[in-house]
Amino acid sequence: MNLKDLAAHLEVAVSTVSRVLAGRGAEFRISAETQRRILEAAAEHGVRADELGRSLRLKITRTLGLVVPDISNVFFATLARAVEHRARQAGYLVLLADSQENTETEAQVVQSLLSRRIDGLLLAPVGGDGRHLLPLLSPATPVIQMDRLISSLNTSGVISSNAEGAHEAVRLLAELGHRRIACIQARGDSSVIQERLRGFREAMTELSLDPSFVVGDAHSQSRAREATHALLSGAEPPTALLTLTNQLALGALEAARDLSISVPDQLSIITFDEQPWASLLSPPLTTIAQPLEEMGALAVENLLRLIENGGSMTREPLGQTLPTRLIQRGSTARWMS
Amino acid sequence: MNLKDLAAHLEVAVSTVSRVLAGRGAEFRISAETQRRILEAAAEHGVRADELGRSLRLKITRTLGLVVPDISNVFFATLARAVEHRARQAGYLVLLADSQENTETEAQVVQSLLSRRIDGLLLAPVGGDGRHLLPLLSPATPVIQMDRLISSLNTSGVISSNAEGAHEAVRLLAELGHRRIACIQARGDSSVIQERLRGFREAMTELSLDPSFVVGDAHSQSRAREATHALLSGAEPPTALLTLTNQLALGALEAARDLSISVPDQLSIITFDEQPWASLLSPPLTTIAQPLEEMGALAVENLLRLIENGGSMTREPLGQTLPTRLIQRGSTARWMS
DNA sequence: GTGAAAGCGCTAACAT
DNA sequence: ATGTTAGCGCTTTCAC
Repeated sequence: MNLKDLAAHLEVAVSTVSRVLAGRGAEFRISAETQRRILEAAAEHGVRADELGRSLRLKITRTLGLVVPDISNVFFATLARAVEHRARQAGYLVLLADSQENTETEAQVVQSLLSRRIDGLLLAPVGGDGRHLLPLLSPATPVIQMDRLISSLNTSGVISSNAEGAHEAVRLLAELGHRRIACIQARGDSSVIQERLRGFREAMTELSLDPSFVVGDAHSQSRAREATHALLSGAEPPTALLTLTNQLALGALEAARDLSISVPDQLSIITFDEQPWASLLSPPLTTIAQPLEEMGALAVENLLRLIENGGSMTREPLGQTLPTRLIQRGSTARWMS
Repeated sequence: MNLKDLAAHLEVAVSTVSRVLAGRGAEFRISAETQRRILEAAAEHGVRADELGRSLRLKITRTLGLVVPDISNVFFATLARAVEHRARQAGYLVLLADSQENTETEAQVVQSLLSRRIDGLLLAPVGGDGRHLLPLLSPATPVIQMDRLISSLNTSGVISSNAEGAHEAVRLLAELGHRRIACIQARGDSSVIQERLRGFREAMTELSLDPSFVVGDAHSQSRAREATHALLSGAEPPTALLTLTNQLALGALEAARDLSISVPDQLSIITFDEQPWASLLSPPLTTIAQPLEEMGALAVENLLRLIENGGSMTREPLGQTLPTRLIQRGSTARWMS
């Protein structure tokens, strides 16, 4: 049953029903009696204005698109929860798409979402140079990037302070007395890794330590294990490690176990990415946590503002950065030289 | 730019453009030349039939609703990924809603999704008796439940073999020589917990062991820790535990650590719910894994079949059950009495 | 082979 | 204080 049927049933005009159900009865001076009849009948039959017709007419869908590289990853799942909650609070629903860490899929789902006329897009991009997305996104399309940032897309974004997080980690290790601090990195193509690496190098330089003490080249746990293994069996092994992602940390932990190197007595480890199980490992991991809740909520808020402004970016900063938080646990300890 | 604009631009009728873009040019005997012109111009301007107008006209949205209690939970996040992939394969997008383990929110989001005219609903219900959902779901609404099952909703569902999983776990422990096997449960209101409990009791009875060796009353890790603590410090402590959820397992592990009881030497532990970090704990956890990928894909397939049949359930079984898998790791060992 | 027109459900502009 | 009508973008029936 829709507004038209209800109107026929009550022998009033559809427009009257529409106005009353939109809560604008007073505004149009609909008589109290008519309002009551309409409201009652609507409640009785469970009638609500159909969003589809409404969307077509108003040219808004009250729907946001959310594209993440892997929704089964706790990081993005938590981000998605924050996004969904904040969006629903504002009366929006979320169309979810998983790009499977694949730029082609990403382009495809973005196009699907756009042809559904989403009001705005929240994108945690896979990476790359953005050439696959540029032709799809008109400058008028409201888009906010999250976590990673592709500058060529020329949209604003919400990220966390990756460089500063690395800074803080190095500072902590130095305060604990460490001098030989190594960094286990992944491939350097994403803005996230690049920023973390930059932070590491800067901090090391500031402390007059060796900023080139960086190994690793892949995202995988097994490669991190190999790289760390080589590092620790070398001539002058580090006394502390900063791993740039959680998977790398696990690889590093494995390598330490392989070589019977005790953490944190013989080796301190700090890693990016807080995970629910970080505190359950032995030793519990010291991590650099990202403010996922705030990131998601803020991204939605920025996007809604963009939508209200008709999609036009009003020369805002090209990336709002939220602070990371260092969570000190058992994998870091003072170094007695 | 839409079909109408394109038609005007090419000086043909909208209907012609619609037919060609729908790939039905041949069917309507549109001349090769006209087809070529339309296709070319469409590609050039990136024109695709707008889904909104299409949906209104065809009364289908090619959109499925997915409602889960907590998308940040790895379990549901993995399920969501499977659902999204399978749905997109079939040309559907997914509207995601998080019910926050709250029946009121659940009812609200289901209504929102329905007013968006989703073609079908995938629901991992919060629980309860379903009274909050019944008035919203007409018998014609295609719905498939996942993971948990509320029978009053009278829809079919895809779940995993919770009772059989518990059976298998008990059997393994018995084979390892355990006789005093305890079960750490949560609140018993969800079908999932009830089934697992039933499996435990049946298996214990079959083996002539004590089926009433069950403790615990809450979902939380801390309560499980307390319950296990009491259990292990008691007069006749168990030599093996079956915990019904992962959080309970973590609490149990904590309790064992508190009391310096070595796992698995002095206590074996098996738990429901495989998690990505299960193998990284020390000892690595023996788990009962649920086939999340299959569950998600199968739920989508069932839902699509329901949609094709116009929503009418053709007297199918009220619950398709997928087998769980026991993953044996280091937390279980032979008991030397 | 192609076009014109109706109608999906809604809201807003324009009548009364 | 309420009704009539146009039109959002599409597909399909009917027409030629």
